[in-house]
Amino acid sequence: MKITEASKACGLSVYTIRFYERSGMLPEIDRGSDGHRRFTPRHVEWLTLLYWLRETGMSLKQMRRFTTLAKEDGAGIAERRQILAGHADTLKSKRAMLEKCESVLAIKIASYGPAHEEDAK
Amino acid sequence: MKITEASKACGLSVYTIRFYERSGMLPEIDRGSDGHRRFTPRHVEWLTLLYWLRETGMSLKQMRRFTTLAKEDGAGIAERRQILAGHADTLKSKRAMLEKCESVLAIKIASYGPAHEEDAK
DNA sequence: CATTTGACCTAGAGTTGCTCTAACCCGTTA
DNA sequence: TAACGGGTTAGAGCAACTCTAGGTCAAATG
Repeated sequence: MKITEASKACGLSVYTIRFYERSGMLPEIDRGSDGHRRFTPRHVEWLTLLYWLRETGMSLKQMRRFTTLAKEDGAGIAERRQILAGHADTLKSKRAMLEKCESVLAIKIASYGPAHEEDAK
Repeated sequence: MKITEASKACGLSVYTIRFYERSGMLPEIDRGSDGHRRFTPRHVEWLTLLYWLRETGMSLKQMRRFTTLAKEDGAGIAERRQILAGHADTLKSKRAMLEKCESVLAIKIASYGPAHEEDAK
């Protein structure tokens, strides 16, 4: 699979995938005889996880650490679990933040007085 | 009130407050005879709203637009309401994203096998 | 009275995490 | 044959901070 297809499959832009590779956040990617990257389903699975992690605010630094552990394989499982569990915790507080903000917005919107039908058109 | 106090009250760093002022996202801020900014409770209220908007991912561009409308006052209410309502909508989908990611993480963590007591220490 | 401390000021450099451009290569297709 | 549609790299540009350097001033301290 080439980069465009991988991009569509994982949700990251081709720019971002190349950037992540340069930044050492991806496992080895083989090249075809044409010099183009060849992505396996395992790569796509990895990219998809990274997509979720970045989309929900994990830093590149942490993602790099996570990838490094995966490369070492075996020994790093405990720390990888810890990174993901820690991130899951931050997601909980992010969700609370969003809820809080939604209520702040609701109050603010209400403070503008009742909506006029005309405004919505 | 000076900048440090305002910063503590609204949640934005003093750097960010100054940056927001330079970027035209704040109403006029008066200066004391010492040249230092003087923040009123209204400023703090405004900064706090901006804090929530940025913390939940609104772009500076949109925040600038929002501030511009507030400066004009009166006529802009409809569009301001629309901006906030639109943002409230994006928060809903963000919240759905987080939930989705939380379940992705739970599956991934489970795939590492049962946690060892030793790992948690 | 002199100086040092601390809070503020500005301009501008540095950082993170992309995002895009320029210039190039290579295989197919008209 | 040349031009099109992918891919490649290096590096510039951008958003949104974040911090540093060098300065002012007011109050506290030696």
